[in-house]
Amino acid sequence: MTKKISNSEKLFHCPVEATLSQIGGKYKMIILCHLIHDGTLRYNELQKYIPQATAKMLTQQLKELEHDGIIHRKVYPVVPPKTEYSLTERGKTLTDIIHSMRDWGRKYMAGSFEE
Amino acid sequence: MTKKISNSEKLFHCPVEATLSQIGGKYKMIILCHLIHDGTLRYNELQKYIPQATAKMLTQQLKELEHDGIIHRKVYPVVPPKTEYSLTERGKTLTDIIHSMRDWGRKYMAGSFEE
DNA sequence: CCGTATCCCTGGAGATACTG
DNA sequence: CAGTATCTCCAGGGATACGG
Repeated sequence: MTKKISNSEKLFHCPVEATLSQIGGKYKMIILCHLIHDGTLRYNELQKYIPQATAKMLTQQLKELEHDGIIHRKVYPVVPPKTEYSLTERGKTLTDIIHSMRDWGRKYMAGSFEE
Repeated sequence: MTKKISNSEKLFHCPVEATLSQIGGKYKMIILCHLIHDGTLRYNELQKYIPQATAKMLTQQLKELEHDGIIHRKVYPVVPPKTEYSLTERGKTLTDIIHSMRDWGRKYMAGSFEE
C-alpha cells in the first residue's frame, strides 16, 4: 500500500505548471473531454472512447482525478456492477480549457481524427 | 541517426488527442506559456524559466515544436552564439489554450506557484 | 461488469562530458 | 552561449491473470 497520489504543497514556477499538475496525466484531458461532452459515463464507456488506455491506466487516472476533486465516482450497488463518472463543480471549471483544446484540434489538425 | 520526431498521419479518436499530439510533450505547454508572455526568448532564458528541464530535454522539446511549425528558431551568427525562439503564426493560435490554462491555475491553484 | 494484483520490459529522462 | 553525444537507470505503463 503506497500513499503517493498527487502533488499538493509543491511549488510551481508558473500557473500553467500548476494546472498541469492536476490534468497533465497521460489520459486525463481526454477523459475530461468525453465527460464534458456526455455529462456522465460508465467505466466501460470510457474504455470504448479511449481504447489506447489499458484498464489499469484508466483506473489510475480516474482515481487521481477523483482524489483531486475533479470528477465524482458513483457506484450503484447492483448486479452486475455499475459505476458512473461525472464532473464535480471544480471539474466543470475546466470546460474552457478542454473546449479551447478541442476547437484548436478541429481547426488546425483537421483530418487527423475520426469525425 | 533516427528519424522519429512527430506523428503526422496518425489517426486520433477526438480533437483533444490531436491537439495533445502537438503540445502534449512534458515541457511544451510551459515553453509556450513563456513565449506567449515574453514574445521572444533566448535559449538560456528558457532554461532559467524552466530549471526542472535539462538541456537535453529543453532542446528536444524545442526541436519538436519547431518541426511542427509552432515556434521559430532564429540563429544569429555572432560570437558568442545567440539563438532566439518565438511563436510562428500557427503557434500564436495556441494562445487561447495556454491563457485558459494559466487563468485556471491562478484561480484554482492559487498559492501553489511563485507569484 | 468493474475493477486489482503481478510480472516485466522499454524508452523517457537524468547525469556527465564534450564541441563549434 | 547553445547546444550534442553517451551512458545509464528506473519507474511508467503494457500484458496477463484473477477477484467481488
